[in-house]
Amino acid sequence: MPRVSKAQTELNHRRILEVTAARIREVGVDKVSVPEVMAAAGLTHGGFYRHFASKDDLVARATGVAFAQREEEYRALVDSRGPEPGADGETRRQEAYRAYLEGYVSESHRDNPGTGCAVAALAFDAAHVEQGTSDLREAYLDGLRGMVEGLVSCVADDEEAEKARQRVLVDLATMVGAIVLARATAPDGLSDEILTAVRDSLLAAPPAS
Amino acid sequence: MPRVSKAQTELNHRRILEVTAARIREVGVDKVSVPEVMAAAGLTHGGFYRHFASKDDLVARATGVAFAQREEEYRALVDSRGPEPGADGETRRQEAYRAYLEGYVSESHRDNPGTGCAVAALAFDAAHVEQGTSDLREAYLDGLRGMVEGLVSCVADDEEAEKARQRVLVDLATMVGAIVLARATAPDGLSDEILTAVRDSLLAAPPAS
DNA sequence: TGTACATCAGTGAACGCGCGTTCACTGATGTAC
DNA sequence: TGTACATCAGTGAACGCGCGTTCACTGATGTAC
Repeated sequence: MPRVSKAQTELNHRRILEVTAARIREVGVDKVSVPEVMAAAGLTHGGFYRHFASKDDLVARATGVAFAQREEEYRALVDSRGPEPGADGETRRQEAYRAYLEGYVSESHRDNPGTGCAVAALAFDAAHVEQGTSDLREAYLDGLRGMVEGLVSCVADDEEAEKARQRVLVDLATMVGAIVLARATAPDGLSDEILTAVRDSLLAAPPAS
Repeated sequence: MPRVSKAQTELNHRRILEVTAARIREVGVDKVSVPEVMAAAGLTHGGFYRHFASKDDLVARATGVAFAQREEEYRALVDSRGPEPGADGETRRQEAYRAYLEGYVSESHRDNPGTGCAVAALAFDAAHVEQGTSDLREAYLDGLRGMVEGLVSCVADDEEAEKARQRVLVDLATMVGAIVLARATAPDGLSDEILTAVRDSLLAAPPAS
């Protein structure tokens, strides 16, 4: 059934991207193949190059999609904290920050990398890709920068911006390290132990020191 | 030149393991090939299966070698703090702990994964390997457990063991997260920024709270 | 100690496989009139 | 609105490649006497 409608074409395009965005977070870039994602999107592999210039191109764009999905979830989390209540807006943002940390360093996030944070899931692929060959690095950096900025805007802005940024970078390293280690050790008991220790430590810290 | 001496055989065996231990930390398990490591060890690929049952077998053993190398370095670091000075032994251990953190969260460690920590370098490979197929997971868990125990024995043992262990797990997550993120973002300025923020934070914390 | 010979570490060609990518082809879609 | 036709999304066979692995072969090593 060749030559589908424009609407169907765009739907297929999005499906390929979404399938890839999930799979690369689940098993890594190298273990995801073009035939696999095309089949998962209900297509054969031959038509792939009508959508993307190469596998590297697909992976870079799918990385962008993965970051966008997470950002959307994050905004929903902030909004679910209720409407901006004037002077209490600051507290609300801090609560969202703590709720985000708690959800991040969780068994659920560990066990569902396909819908999880791309910063944690794609860090090794971003590091190992040879420079110049792929745009994955660039997409990863953009996504990470956006995430840092989003978190910085949540920790109290009455302290100096520089301090807030440092706090976010340290928290982020701790969260990412916890998820990476928890995934590497699951289903051993050490995996849960790491998550519990890190969660307790992050939530015990003052919301904005 | 077939049939080399027993001594040469053992030397070749060690060389294959050491080359692999470095390469899997540098580029990841999937990007290291049997022909590549055999050539790097000065051999052709055909003789590989006289040394190892499979690539998975090699990778699992090389992981053990990588952990052993790091443990040796770590012991040397502790010893370089001078001889056990009676009542000051505790302080000495704490100093070694802090020195270890400082060396871990460094530009040098980030830029030299081949001689660096296997916990950080192999976390994704350990997570993505399918269970039952490989012993990499097991080797990784063993190595990580040994590292945790080593670090726990360095933080003050006058506090409860459970608290010390939690402290070590959180510090470890932070260190690993910092290196993983720094490698994913290098050579961008954000990479140095992450290392600096995490190093400052870890070293500012009380040596044993 | 010296000789005869079995062992087996290493060689290099070959295998089957799945990968990323290419291409001639198809036929419904979308457009021009 | 209806017809004629060019476009191009999708198909499926095919390509070259490097991978992990196998195997017949080699000949110095190590051993048995």
